[in-house]
Amino acid sequence: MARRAETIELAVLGLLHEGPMHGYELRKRLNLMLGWGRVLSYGSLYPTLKKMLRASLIEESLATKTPGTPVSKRPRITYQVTEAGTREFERLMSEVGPTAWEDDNFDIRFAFFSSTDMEIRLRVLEGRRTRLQERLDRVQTQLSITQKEVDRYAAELQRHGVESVEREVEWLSELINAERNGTPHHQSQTTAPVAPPIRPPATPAADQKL
Amino acid sequence: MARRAETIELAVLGLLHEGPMHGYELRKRLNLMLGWGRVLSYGSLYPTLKKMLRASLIEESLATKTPGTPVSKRPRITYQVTEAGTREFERLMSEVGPTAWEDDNFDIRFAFFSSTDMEIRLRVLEGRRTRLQERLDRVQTQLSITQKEVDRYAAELQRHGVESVEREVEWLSELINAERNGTPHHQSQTTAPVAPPIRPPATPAADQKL
DNA sequence: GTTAGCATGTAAGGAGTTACATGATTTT
DNA sequence: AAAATCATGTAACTCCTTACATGCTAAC
Repeated sequence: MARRAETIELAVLGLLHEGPMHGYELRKRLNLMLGWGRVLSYGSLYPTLKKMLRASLIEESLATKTPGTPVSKRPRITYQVTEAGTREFERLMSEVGPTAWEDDNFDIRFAFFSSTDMEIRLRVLEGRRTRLQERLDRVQTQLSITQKEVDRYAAELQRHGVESVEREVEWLSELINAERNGTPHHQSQTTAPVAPPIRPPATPAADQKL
Repeated sequence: MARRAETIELAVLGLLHEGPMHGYELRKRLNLMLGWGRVLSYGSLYPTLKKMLRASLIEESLATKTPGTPVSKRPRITYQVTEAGTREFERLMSEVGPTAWEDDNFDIRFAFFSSTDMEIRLRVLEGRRTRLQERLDRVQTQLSITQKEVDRYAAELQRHGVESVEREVEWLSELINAERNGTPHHQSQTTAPVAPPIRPPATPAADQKL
């Protein structure tokens, strides 16, 4: 993954706006946030924090948590954003352009959407949607020109991929509508509420659902 | 992305089983196959091919395409699998275990499922499903213990993530069923056929669809 | 004749994971 | 008291992307 360093910085700044945190916790929150695929390693997070310290985007304060003990040899370090960090966060969040709607970047930006204007939100959402549609088009045209005997499984993989992206486009469309109407999203479910985390142990009949 | 080198090798071996190809074409096919996210760069593909040549997994043959011209200075190189390559491919494809059902690896393995026994296919599909369910569980439990005031957008992102993974679990379940019944998959559509690639230009009303 | 796409490569560099190393605190 | 988990780091290494460099071939 190319430009993730920037993404991590943005995420750290965003999370620290919720209050001071130390590295370990930061990592957990981060992994919960975008941890659907890879998880962030310490070897990646701590150097980033150091870098951000040097850039004065964040400050550290050694927490003397337990008042009895005389300050441990290995102190917990709590980080907080500086003013410069806040400004940088705002700058990054109001960026519109490819960096905002690429796969990784989009997720993190979306998670902190509350910190931006609707105008920006709409532009990012629409940018993302356009990007996905371009992907769909590219695949569809390439499939139509190639058209050689397709393997069953390869074809099924394609189909599933297209379906997933199409669904994400629909999701974005809903969000865009919600933004325009000022509607808080997903109060009205279109699909049946996905209440109990479906778990077919070995004999799943989960297909008739829809 | 950590172990992609192996993945590329597997993909190359698989694709070359469909017939000889040169690097450029290989790259195009590869990007169409797993190109939903990142695209594979030449700087990654050609060194891999060289490496595979050295390992005798593939062979090159300089195509003297146009019989008139005396062999161009820059010849097209066509690659084909060797016997060793075929064996390696079969070995890799019959691997069951984490490497088989991690995000990247799974896709490529699935695409070449025709080259394996049903037994292996089932094990890989089930392994993948279990992996995804673990992810769901982890997130769900972590959400239940954290339970602090969640931001609207962060929550929506979570919800969407969970929904996507749940849907992939359902997809896998269908495939597993199909394997067990010997049914060719997705002849019977459960959702309406996704015929025209929905494209809401600026005023999308694509929500009422379902 | 010139733009666009086909085709093959290499070198430098960045980004991040793995593995290692250490120690504190909480739970069982 | 052991095991798990919290907590902080570093160094080496791998993988891959970016950018560059070259040249052919088809279309406009």
